[in-house]
Amino acid sequence: MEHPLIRDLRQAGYRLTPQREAVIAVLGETHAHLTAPEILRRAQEHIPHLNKSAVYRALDVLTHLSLVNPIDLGKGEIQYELNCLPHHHHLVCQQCGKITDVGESVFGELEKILRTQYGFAPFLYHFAIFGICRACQPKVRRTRVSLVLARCAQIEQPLARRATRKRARPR
Amino acid sequence: MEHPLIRDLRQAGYRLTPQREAVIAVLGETHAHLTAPEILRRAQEHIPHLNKSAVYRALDVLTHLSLVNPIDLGKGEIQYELNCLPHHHHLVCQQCGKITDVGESVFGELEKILRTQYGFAPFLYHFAIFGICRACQPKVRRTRVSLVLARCAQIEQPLARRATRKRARPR
DNA sequence: TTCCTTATTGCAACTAGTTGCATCAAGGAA
DNA sequence: TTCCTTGATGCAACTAGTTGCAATAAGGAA
Repeated sequence: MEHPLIRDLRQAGYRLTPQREAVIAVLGETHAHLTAPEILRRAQEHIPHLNKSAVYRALDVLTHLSLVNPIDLGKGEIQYELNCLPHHHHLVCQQCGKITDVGESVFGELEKILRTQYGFAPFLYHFAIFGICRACQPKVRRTRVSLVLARCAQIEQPLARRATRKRARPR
Repeated sequence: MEHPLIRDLRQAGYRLTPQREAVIAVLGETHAHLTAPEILRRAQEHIPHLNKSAVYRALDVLTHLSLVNPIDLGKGEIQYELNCLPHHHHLVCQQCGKITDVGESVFGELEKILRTQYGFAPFLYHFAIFGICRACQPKVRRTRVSLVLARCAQIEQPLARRATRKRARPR
């Protein structure tokens, strides 16, 4: 009996290559989220001269088929995992970096609104929400968050002129 | 009177340099979302030999101060904009690429849950949600979305073994 | 099993983004 | 105004990710 993930790949008209199998195997061997370079490194233990293009292209295909989830935790890198239940989400504190896992229920209302008002079927498998955690809120409140809303109304016009003046200065 | 955005920069202990002003000016001159290379290109019209490191570092600082929003629309690139009201969000169809703007109200319930249950203050300024739009749902339903949930329970163990067998094959 | 079509790979050359370090200059103090 | 501290820049070398193209091989047909 063929593995369902590979069956889906074929059903969608893609070929099963050793390179793709290696990528799937690496993701299937762990519960961790792996970056593309890490997947490449591990897959090269299976296929020593595996090229990075093949890995990136395999991840593209698998992501498009929703067989793999790309996860962006705001560290400037994408992590990948097999698309398994139960889905969970991350609250990423931009002050201290702490990551809190939350279940999928928090998105219940949002999903309902998107489906009914916009006819949009969201993929809410694995989501990162950035913000400030409870512990950091006291420190942060004075320095920046409170300023954000107050600032917004005034931004655009005066700024370009200031910069123009400055850059004329000799260096 | 100093521009509020520059005042915030100084208040947070950062220096105002011509390079940072150029980045802010470029973002202030447009309502479009710009990528880092595009910001670099435009800022070089102000400061010809501006180095890309300075631009990336300026965007980092401004993002950390919540003066600038990084926006990831799933195209493999980050776009930047000044953090202005009104905030809006994007529904990105992973089938046809269509992007639909939605107001901030759709996040009302989510924000309430995160604040009350987790004490987490989310930055929901500019958010991309991936999924399938109304028009694409009929085509997609047969091929993949319906498979995802059914597949998840069965994934891990059998796969590594299959790949191991395959890779032993001579090339 | 062999052949054939064409999807996929490897490669090379590219763009995007990061980092350590020596040099420079912002801006506060005197 | 001049000096000084130290944060910011430029540079170079690096890692990450993309793309076009020729060569290869998956897998269906005969």
